[in-house]
Amino acid sequence: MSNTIKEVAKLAGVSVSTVSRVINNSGYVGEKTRKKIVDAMDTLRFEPSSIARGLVSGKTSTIGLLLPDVSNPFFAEVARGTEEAAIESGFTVILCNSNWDLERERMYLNVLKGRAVEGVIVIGNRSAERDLIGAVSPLPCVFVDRKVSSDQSYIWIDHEKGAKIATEKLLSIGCEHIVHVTGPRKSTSARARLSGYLKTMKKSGMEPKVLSGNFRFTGGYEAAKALFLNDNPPDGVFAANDMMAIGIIQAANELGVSIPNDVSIVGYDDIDMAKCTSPALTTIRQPANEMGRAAFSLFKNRVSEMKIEFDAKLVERKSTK
Amino acid sequence: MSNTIKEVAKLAGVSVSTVSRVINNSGYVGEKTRKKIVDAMDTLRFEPSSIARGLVSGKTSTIGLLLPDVSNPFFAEVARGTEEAAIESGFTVILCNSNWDLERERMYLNVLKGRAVEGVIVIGNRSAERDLIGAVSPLPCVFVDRKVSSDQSYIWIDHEKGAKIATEKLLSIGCEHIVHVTGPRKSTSARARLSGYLKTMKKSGMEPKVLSGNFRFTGGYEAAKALFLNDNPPDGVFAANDMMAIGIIQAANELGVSIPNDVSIVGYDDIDMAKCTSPALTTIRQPANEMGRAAFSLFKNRVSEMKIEFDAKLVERKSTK
DNA sequence: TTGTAGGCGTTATCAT
DNA sequence: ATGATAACGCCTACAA
Repeated sequence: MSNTIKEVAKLAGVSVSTVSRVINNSGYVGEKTRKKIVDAMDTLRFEPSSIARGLVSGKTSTIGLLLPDVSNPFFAEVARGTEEAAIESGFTVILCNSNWDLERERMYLNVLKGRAVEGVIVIGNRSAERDLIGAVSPLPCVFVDRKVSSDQSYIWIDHEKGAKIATEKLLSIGCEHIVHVTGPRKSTSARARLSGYLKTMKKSGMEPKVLSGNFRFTGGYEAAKALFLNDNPPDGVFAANDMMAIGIIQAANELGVSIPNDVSIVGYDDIDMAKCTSPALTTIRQPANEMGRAAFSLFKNRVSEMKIEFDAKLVERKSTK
Repeated sequence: MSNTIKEVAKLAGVSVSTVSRVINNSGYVGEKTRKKIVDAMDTLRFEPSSIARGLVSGKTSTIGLLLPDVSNPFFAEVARGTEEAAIESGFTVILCNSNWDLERERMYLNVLKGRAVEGVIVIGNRSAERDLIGAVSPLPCVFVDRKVSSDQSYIWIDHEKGAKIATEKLLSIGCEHIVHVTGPRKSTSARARLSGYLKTMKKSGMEPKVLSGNFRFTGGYEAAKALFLNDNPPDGVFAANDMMAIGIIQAANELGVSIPNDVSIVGYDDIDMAKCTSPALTTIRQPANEMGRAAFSLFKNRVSEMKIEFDAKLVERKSTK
C-alpha cells in the first residue's frame, strides 16, 4: 500500500522524471501521458513523501506552535486559525503545550529544532524575551500577543485601547464605582489592560480600584465574592479576561446581585462561552482565529521585524446596561 | 547552518560510517577515534538531520491527530492528553482540524501519510468506517470514542451506560416527564446515548420523548424554547452533551423557568464550562484527558485489536434536585 | 575496529 | 516530450 513515485511510473508506463513533472507541473508533459499518470496516481492514492522532498529541498513544510494549553479557549482558537492557514499553504503544525512552564518551553523549542521545523509560532509564553529568542534562534519565530524588541515579528492587539473601550463603556452608562480585576502580573497583555484602565479612569477623574486576578474562573469568582460582600460594592467591573468575568457573573448570581441592574460587567476575549452566560457577557473581542492566521502568514512571507496590529472591539451583550 | 555527517567525518579524519556509529552508539568504535569524532561534532555543532534519518528509517517519532475542531472543549482536552503522553515518549503531534468535513478527513490522512507519521489518532470523525480504514491503511490507527469492527484498536466509553445513569438520576429525583435532546444522527456516540435513554425509560415504564439536536449551544437553546413554551413542559431534560445543556439552561433562565425547581437538567461530557453555568450543570463526565493519553499509549504499544473502555460517571451539581 | 557501497523517495540536470 | 542519473544526508549490511 506504500506508494512511491516509482510505482506510479511503472503503472503509468513512464519514467519517474515524467511523473515528477506532472506532480510539480513543471516542464513539458504530453496530454495523453499526463492523463495516464494522473490516473495512476489516484488509483494508487499516491501522496508524495514530504520527507524525501524535504531531503532534496532542505525544507520540511512544518512549523511548531508553542502555547501554554490548547484547552484554553483563546489559545485553541488561535491554534485553529494557525492550522487552517498552514494547511492551505501545504504546511503542517506540530502542537506543543508548555503548560505555562518555562522549562517545558525551552524543552519544546529544542525538540522543534530537532524536528527541523521551518519556524515557530509562540503564544502566551512567560519566558524572558532574551531567553526565548536565544532558544529559538536561528529559526524564524512569530510572537502572538507579545511585543518583542528584537528583529522578530509579532502579532499584537492594542490591549490598552481595548481596556480603554471597556472602561469607557462602563463610564458611559453611568457607573461611578468601577473596579478592574487584573490578569497575572507576568503577562504583558494583562499589564497593558491594566494600564488602559488606569489611564481612562484618571482622565475621567474617577478613583481607580484594582484587584489581582489570575485569568481563571476561580480568580474572578473569589474577587467578586470579596467585592460584593463589601459595604461599598462596585456598580461596574472590568475583568481582564472572559473566564474571570464569568466567575464574577457566577458569584453575583449566587449572591443575588443583579446584572446589569446592580452591577455591569465587561470581559475581555469574547470566547464562545461569553454568549452562553446568564446574562450574556459584554466583552472586548479579540479575533483569535484571525490572529492565528496572521501569525502564519507572517512566518510564511518570511517577514521579520514586522508587526500586525489588530483592533480590539466592544461586543455589547446583556451584562451591561 | 547545520553541518553534515560527511564534514564531521572529514574533520575527524574518519569515514562517515564511523561517525554514524558514534551518533547512534552502535557497533564498535575505538576510544581514540570516538573522542576525535565527538570533538569534531561539537566544534562543528553538528546536529543530525531528522529528515534524512526519517527517510532511511521510515520512522519520524511523529503521529497525526485528526479531530473535527480543536476549539471544541472536549476535543481540545483529548488533544491535550494525547500531546502530553506523546512528548513523554519523545513523540510529536501533528494537529489536523477536519472541520467535520469528510473530504478534509481524507485529505489530512493523505497529508499525514506523506509526512510519514508513525500512526494516527482519530476522534469524532464522520467518515464511514471502511473509507476511514482504507484511507489510513497501512498506518496504525487508534479511534477515540468510536467502536470499530476491524483489527484496529479503539478507546471507548460506554455511552449507553452513561445515558442510563443520567436518566436514572432524573428518575430517582421524581421526574415524571423526561425529555432527551439528541446529538446528530451520524454520531455513533450520540446514538448510543439515545439508546441508553430509551432503554432506561422503557424499563421504568415511562413514556420517552425525544427532540433532535446537533451538539451545539443553539440546538439546545431552540429545543428548550419549544419545550418550555409547550403546554406540557418537561420536569427533566437529559441533553446529549453539555453545550446543548447549557443552551437549555440559558433558554430556561430567559423564560423564567426555574432550575432545578421547575425542571432538572443533566448534560454529558463535563466540559469546564459546566462548572460555570447558573446553576452549575449536573452532567456525565468523560475523562477526556485520560482518553487522549490512553489513545497514545495504545498506539505506542502497537497493540491492535485492542480496546480500552472508560466509565462515564455522574457529576452532581446544582441543575438537578 | 573501520571503511565501502547501496539505497530511502524526490527533484533537477543532463541527454535523447 | 521523455528518460537516465546524480545528488540530498543518513543508515546498515557487508568487507577489509
